[in-house]
Amino acid sequence: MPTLSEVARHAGVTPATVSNVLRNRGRVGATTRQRVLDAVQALGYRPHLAARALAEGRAPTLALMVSSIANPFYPEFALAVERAARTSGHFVIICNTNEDPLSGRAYLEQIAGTLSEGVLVTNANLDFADLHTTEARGTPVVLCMWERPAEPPGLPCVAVDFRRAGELAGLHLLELGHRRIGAIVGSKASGIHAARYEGFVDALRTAGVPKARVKHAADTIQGGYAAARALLESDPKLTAIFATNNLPALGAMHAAADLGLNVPADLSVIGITDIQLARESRPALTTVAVPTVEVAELAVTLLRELIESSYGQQAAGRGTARVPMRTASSPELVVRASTGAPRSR
Amino acid sequence: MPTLSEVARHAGVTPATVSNVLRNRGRVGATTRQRVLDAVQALGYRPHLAARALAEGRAPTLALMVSSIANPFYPEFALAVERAARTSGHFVIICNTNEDPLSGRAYLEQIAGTLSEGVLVTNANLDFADLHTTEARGTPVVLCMWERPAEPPGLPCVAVDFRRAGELAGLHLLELGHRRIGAIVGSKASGIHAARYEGFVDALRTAGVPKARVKHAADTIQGGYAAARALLESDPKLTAIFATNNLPALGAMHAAADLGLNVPADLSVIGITDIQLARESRPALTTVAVPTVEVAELAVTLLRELIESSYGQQAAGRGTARVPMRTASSPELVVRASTGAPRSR
DNA sequence: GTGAAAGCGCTAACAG
DNA sequence: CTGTTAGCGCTTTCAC
Repeated sequence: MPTLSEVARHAGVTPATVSNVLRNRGRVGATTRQRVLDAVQALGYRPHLAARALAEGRAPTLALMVSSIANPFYPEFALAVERAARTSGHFVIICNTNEDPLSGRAYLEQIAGTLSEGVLVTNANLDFADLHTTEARGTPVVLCMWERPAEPPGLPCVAVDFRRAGELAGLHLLELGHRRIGAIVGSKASGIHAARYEGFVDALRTAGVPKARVKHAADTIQGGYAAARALLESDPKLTAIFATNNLPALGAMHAAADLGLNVPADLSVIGITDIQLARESRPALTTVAVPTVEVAELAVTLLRELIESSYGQQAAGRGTARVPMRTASSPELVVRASTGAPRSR
Repeated sequence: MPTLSEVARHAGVTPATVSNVLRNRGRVGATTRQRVLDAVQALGYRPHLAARALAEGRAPTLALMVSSIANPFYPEFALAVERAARTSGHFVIICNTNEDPLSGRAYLEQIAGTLSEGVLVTNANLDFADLHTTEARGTPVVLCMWERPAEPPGLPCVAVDFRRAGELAGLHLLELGHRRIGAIVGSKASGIHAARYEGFVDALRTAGVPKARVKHAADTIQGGYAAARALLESDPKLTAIFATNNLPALGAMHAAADLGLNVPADLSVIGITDIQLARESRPALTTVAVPTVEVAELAVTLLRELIESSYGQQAAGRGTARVPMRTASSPELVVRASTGAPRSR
């Protein structure tokens, strides 16, 4: 592979000049510039990104921490991030923590600041302390789906109003006339579904509808299946089920089918987030969509800004700076086929 | 961030020595080694990967080219690759071509050899010429799912016997007693489903069963849906449908449902590859699984070997070297609930 | 406008 | 065993 100096030699100039024309830095005469460009063409020169990274003190890559692939939401989000990163000139290294905080830490230890100049975090089951450490070391970190805009975390983030999402789901069910509703809430441990559930509960309370039965479940189809069965067995009169996520909602639909219940005639089902699967299930799942692509874009933009400013002011005024937060636009109800008016029974 | 020389100074040795203990290169006295290790600890030193990449002339990253996310198979495979790469000490940069060869080329232009020392290619709709170019430039390329072991492509690859997969699907249907079978074959353009279909046809022919009706379809649920409807309308007596991929198979199940057909009582459906979706559809899809994880591992291993040898023999004997190919173990039938004996009608 | 020179952080011979 | 000496390929002041 040809190097910068080879190009320089070929063009009869010095490496500095070549570098200048390539990056539109400094002033270069029109004819010299052309000569350099020709040489680049002739030799098929391509800048060595690792070398450039070293010289510039910054690598053109971002690390994206994801927890697993079991939930199709993450790959979908990952691709959205890749697109956003690409338009900002970054490459993305995909770091699968596989739900293991240690694995996540190992990734951060290795590449944060040494191979990637920023870190994006999806719900990756990471140790927050590790994230603070990498931030303290000078590598910006952005959380991608912070669930409660009202309570900023200690790290920069893109917030999504998941409380509102839960509320919208609740309102939809109420409007349809449901009064006896069950709820499937994602695993308590991660606490990530708390806001969604809160919003849902608020909607019911405001409407004066009795609180729903709740069942916690793993964020999987199976988890939702089991939870829905339990819910329906303990209260066969339920006319609707709200799930804080799509996979459990899908599981609930399966459970309904196995119990001989028709969705939505006998049982309405609604979820949150809008993955491809939701569009393609039978019946298609009604859900509250969160603006995934927008979140990815906001996150990448925010990360870039943090990166930029971290190069500017070397840890200046760190203590006083407020932790930045961007809020994505509001979730939106997507009505499909899994919800309808309750059949009187 | 502390540097190697800072560690060296702290430990009262030279950078070279630190480097040696860190990489277990050269001989270092036990006490010196300990002193260095202590300094590393004390300073919280972490090697700068970009700098190392430049010095070594090789980056610890692999590029994974994928075409899209519409088909959940790719993300699933991508994660398998990440796992395999990780155990071989590599990071993976995810390159989404988005079905656009130009986008793929841009990726290759930029990072092949300059930021990543190897390229893994899934069915990414790339221009083969671009791949050959990057290979000629000295960056090894490995194709991840070559479909016909009998006809090596011009590039190193991991082959999967998709012909056999099609055959297994056909045999399964035949064994169940089906004689009137429809086939949904993935888009002709990519030609990627040809082998699967061949195997299927061979199975029928060998059994003396009349050739099936064929319908081409996009590799999506919708595509399969439309194809299945067309198939069933043109021949309502079909008792089974074979699809060369999972998404169309799922679509066929939906079509059956809409036509009032019960799967598998009225219509059996079988697909190829085994994505998560297949396990969770209702009824669960019978399919022929290909060893995804194994393919990922073989691909990474092969790529590593190519990388290693490319550093050894600087383009030596390039012309004569045979293009290496690894073959993954045979596809296997996974019987689930979407296939059964044909109901006599 | 262009060149000279220093250096990013690390590795890799080769000396001692 | 450890230190010296060169770079890897590129960027970036700062002179000229």
